Amino acid sequence: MALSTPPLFTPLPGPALPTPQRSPYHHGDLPSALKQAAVTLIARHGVQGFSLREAAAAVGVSPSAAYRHYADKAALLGAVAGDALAEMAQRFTAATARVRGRGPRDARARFLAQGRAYVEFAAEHPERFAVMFGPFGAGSAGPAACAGHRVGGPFAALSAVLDELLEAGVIHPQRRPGAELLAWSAIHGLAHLLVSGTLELGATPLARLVERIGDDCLRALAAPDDAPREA
Amino acid sequence: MALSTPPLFTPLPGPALPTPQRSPYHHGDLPSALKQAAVTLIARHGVQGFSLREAAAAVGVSPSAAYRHYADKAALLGAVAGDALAEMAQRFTAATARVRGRGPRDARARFLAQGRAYVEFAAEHPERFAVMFGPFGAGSAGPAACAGHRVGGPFAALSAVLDELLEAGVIHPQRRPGAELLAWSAIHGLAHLLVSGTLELGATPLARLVERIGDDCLRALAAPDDAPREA
DNA sequence: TGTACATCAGTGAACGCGCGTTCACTGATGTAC
DNA sequence: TGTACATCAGTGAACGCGCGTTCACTGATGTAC
Repeated sequence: MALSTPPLFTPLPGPALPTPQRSPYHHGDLPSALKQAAVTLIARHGVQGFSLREAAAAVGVSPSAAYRHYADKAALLGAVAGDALAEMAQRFTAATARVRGRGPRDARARFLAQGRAYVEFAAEHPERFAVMFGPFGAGSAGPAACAGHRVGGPFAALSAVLDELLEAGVIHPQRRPGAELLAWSAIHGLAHLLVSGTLELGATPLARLVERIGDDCLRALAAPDDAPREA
Repeated sequence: MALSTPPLFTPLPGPALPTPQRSPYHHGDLPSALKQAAVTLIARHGVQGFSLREAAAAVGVSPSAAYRHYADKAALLGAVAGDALAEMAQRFTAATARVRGRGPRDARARFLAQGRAYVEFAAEHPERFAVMFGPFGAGSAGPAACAGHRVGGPFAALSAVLDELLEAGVIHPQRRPGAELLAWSAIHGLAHLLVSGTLELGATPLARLVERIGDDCLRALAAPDDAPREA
């Protein structure tokens, strides 16, 4: 009886890379295939170690083919950043839409859902999150830097929910102006501390942390400026 | 009369680079000269574009000389990250020490001073801040990741001030556990949004933003868990 | 339905480059006697 | 005070490599007649 012992382990394959299949001369959708490969490779080697050539190879295409669709490497990374921002915005909208009703509890729930969406996106796609805020992200767009976040982006959605909270009486009128700053900073800080590996959640579920921080923000925004601050 | 018009502008020199002076065979302190050059170069081209060779050249030394002091490129960047963390910690201590007294106002002032120190470090040294939280920073140290921040680091100092605030009655006992999370997230988020170019302060002075966010945090921590949250 | 042709999306070889790292070496330094 | 020698901190040439980008090209596609 011929024995062939199957391997007990197959080596870790890592996240699936679009398998290099060169079947058709014309690739179906090379631009997005390249973006997808970029995300996978960045997850693997960091933005540092990302190369256009490797992305092309992963897709099964010659390096120069990429230049048919992107002016250069930076343009590809910019597209990755743009996609990430768009998906984040979409998740924001979806999270908000899922909660109906106009009471204070609903407004609060929508606010927390947004926070969860933000941090969960970061946790699920740390590499895309990093690119978003890296040198090829929104910040590189010059003076109109945060435009991508503002117009129709996460920032706009946050503003809308804060308005609701104001209407619902959850936050105090005096504290509404600039309330975005606190909420965005707190949630973004949590996300970035996690993504950068600086902060580690032990057993605590991520959603719990977000809720805690979100609640804290609302508590801060509920009190008028002169409210007694000392317990 | 011979006219020689002096240039109206001298081109922006950028931050001073340690001038390559090869005078002595033995460099005074090559390790820190390399770190310094690294910081300057990273400020110029980003961590992405940083190379050991260029740092060596900036210091006026052959590329291989660096290997006498650092195992490899990553080790040098790790040293840069470590230095940044150390300086941040030192600034924290200094900021805290500057405020004397044990009343609630003093504790609050110390808390805000720490926040200012954090964000100001980020604003003054965005490249070092980025390296600190980048792939060569604290987060890369594995499971004991945030140890650098905890033991004797900024995190420890923050905890101490929160204890003071508790004692002084500024924050509510119920809300003390885990209060670091809110404060660190909020301040770190502000710092990172600024450094990444996502958020832009208009005319608002940086210190004003920090104070606002710090105050918000304290407001949130002042109320007991069941405090009325709706204004 | 069939052919000519413009357009599009790839190929693959080549370019010059700067990189991280190694190696055998040499100049400077300081210590023992 | 002077010399021998171990140690330290540099040099500089070389390695192999993968990178971004270009170029002249060719195969596939679709449209006009």
